[in-house]
This record gives sequence, C-alpha cells and structure tokens, in this order.
Amino acid sequence: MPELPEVETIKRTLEARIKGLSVVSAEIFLPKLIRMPGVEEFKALLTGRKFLSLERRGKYLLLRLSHGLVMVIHLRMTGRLVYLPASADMAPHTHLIINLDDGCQMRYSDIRRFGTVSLVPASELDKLSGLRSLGKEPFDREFTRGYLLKQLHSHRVILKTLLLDQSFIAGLGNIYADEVLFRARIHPQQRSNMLTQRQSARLFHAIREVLTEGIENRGTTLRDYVDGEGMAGNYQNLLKVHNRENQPCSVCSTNIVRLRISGRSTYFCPYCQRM
DNA sequence: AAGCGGTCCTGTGTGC
DNA sequence: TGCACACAGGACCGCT
Repeated sequence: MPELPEVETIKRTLEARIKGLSVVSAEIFLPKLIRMPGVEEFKALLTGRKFLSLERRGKYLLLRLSHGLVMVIHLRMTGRLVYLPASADMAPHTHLIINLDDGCQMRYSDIRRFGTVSLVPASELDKLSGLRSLGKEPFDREFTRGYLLKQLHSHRVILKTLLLDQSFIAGLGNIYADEVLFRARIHPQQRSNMLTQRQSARLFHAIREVLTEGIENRGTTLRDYVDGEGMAGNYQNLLKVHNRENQPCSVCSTNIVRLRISGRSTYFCPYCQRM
C-alpha cells in the first residue's frame, strides 16, 4: 500500500530515470484506469510531451510535462509504476505502457485495479477532487505543533481514523498511522479532542520521525510495493507494531494487539499505548 | 454534518 | 486435495 514514504521513493527513483525524456506513444489496456480525459485524448495529449519534473503530494504522484500538462497518478493498493527496458518481461496486470524516446518504457501495473491516472493542464489540477481536498503535508513549514493541536481539538474523532483522513493530513496510510501512534505512545482509539498538549507534541514529532525513517529505508514492502526501478523497500523489517499481532512489543514485551477501527486492522501495544 | 458502511478488485490464506 | 469464502484496504459515495 504505497503511502507517503513509498510514493516519495518512487518519485525520486523515477525522476532520475525519466526526467528529460519524451513520450513516443502510450498503450492503454484498462480504459477505466484513465480518469481524465478520455483514453484517445489521453494518448494524443501525451504523445510528444517531455517529462520536466516529478512531485509528490500526499500519496499522489505528479509528473510535470511540457506544454503545462501534469500526469497525476494514485497507486491506491497495488499499483506499481516502473521504468524498464522495452525488452523486459511484461508483468501480469500491466494496464498502461508509456514508450519513451530512450527506448525504455514506463509501465503501470495494478493487480486490484484501484489506481487512477489523469492528464490535465496544471491550471486544472483542482478538478481532481482527492488532490484538491488534501490536508497539509507533514513536512510543510505550515505543519507545526500548534497547527496540529488546533486541528486535533477541532475534531472529536477516534485518532486512528483521523490520521487516515487525507483531508486532515496528507500521506499517512494504515501502516504508518499504526507506527506513528506507537512512537507517540497514544492509544489508537483516543478521541482527538481529548489529547493533551504533550501528547499532541509527541504525535507531531512521531509523524515526522516515522515518515523520515520510512523514506530513509525506501518504503515498506509487505507484499506488492516496489520503487520506480522495481526494488522492494526495507522498512517492513523495522515495523514495531503493524502486522505484528501476538508478537512481543520491542519496548515492554507485551503482546501486540490487533483491533478493527473503521474497517481497518489496527495494531498497537496495549501497555505502551494505554489510554 | 460527522461518521459509518458499501463499493471497487484480485490474490492469498484458512477451514472444512 | 479441492473448493468456498473471508479478508486485505484507499478513496469515494450515499445514507443517517
């Protein structure tokens, strides 16, 4: 499940490969993948354009092209975006191939077909509702301890649910939300408006530290994730609670517990993260 | 009006 | 051994 560290790693690895390359042609095998515009228009618009730079916003990848166009990709659960020689074996579930002018390809594959790709003028990025409603970036200067505390106290939602809300904060998913709460020593079912200033400060630092470590370790590969060069991440070896039900806590040896919170598995240490 | 549950999807793991 | 089915979850939509 690509979250902020995974998308950031894809951004960095892919940018090193495709920056400055132009699109020779595009092949689409799953029409519904292309959210905007239509499939034929997508191909026509894309052909001949040059990749200028890549950006990440939350879990969205933004590929800036010549003529003011932006390709916006969301990988959702199992999407992969990989740069490969045209001769490389075709992965199953490859839905989009972009032929590049160095003879290589950028391929999008997605087992569960949840991902989306759009191609819009930069001036129309606001038409993409998910992107438009994203909350602050965790590494933005405007994301401060004071801001977080104010936001927490303006909601009274269960904290885990709030951390997964992309309009609250951009980029956290199920894995990193669990790790952040463990680092901050806060129970995932704590109500956001009940957090103390001290807890909020711990949460603030935990968000930045966990995401930084995730990026430094090139993301988490539990199953499907690979970067723009097809390489798995390493952070799965450093997870403290996520996916570790009934294993001893690394701090206190209490067994990690799994709960269901708003339909998502949530892992935490009942001793370190008591209410 | 915030918050919950259903939906989209397919591969994997479990139980009989 | 083979089958059936629950489960995994990010974002979005509709309902309350």
